[in-house]
Amino acid sequence: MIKIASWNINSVRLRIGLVERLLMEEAPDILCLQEIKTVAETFPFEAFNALGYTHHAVHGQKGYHGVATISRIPIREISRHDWQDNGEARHVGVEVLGPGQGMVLENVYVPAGGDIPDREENPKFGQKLDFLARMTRWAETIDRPTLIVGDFNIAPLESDVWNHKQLLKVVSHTPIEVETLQRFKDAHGWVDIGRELIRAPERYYSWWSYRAKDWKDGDRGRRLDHMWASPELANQATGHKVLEQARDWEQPSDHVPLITEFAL
DNA sequence: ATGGTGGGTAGCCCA
Repeated sequence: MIKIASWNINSVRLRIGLVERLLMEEAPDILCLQEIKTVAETFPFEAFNALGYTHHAVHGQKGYHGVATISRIPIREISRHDWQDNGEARHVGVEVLGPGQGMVLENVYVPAGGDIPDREENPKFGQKLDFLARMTRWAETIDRPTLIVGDFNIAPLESDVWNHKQLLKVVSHTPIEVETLQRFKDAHGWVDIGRELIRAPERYYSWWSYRAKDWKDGDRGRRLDHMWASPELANQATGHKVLEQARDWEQPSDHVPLITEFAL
């Protein structure tokens, strides 16, 4: 069995205590973090080592973005894709060398895309779509069992948002984003593990804005975080959960962790 | 219709 977690932590240095709590309470074998907001030089390796997570692949950036894959079983970094070609740290790929050997684990942080869902008015929105298009071309070439996890910054299904109609023009749930993400899905035949085990139309959110007095009030969440697997790997997924309670931890991230277990 | 909050870093960007 192998247990893999993914979490947009929104500053790993500020929230290292929450990360430690997750590792102690859930004991995943591998943790994929997004938005670490730091470079490797100032990454809190000691905290991870002390808990037995001695294998690291850190693709960091000062102040913004950044991803890290941390493991207690051996991993080997194999790629750092820059799907925007602008130097932002938004991906790291590893292969798993211990139990679960043969699996490739891709950790990605898709650009949020700004506020206006229009390429002309808002270049960031175009960059988000272009990032996904390049990721799609990459996905066509995958020839090994792969799990891609992270903050995709898109909630594709109606039941992935608190109000479908109200969010149709809100970046993260616009039809053009959903279609672009669908093309990525079709390029490899990805299986959406979260939705295999928490089937639509059941409510499923992984993010709640900071801009609310009480995040529970109205439950205005969105499913921005995902774990998608190659078909043969998806067949071996035995459990999946969303740690909603982490949104209530002291000084929380606006995202909560996702965890999937595989019988490997 | 609007602005609301949070993190990082150094006078704003990004989410």
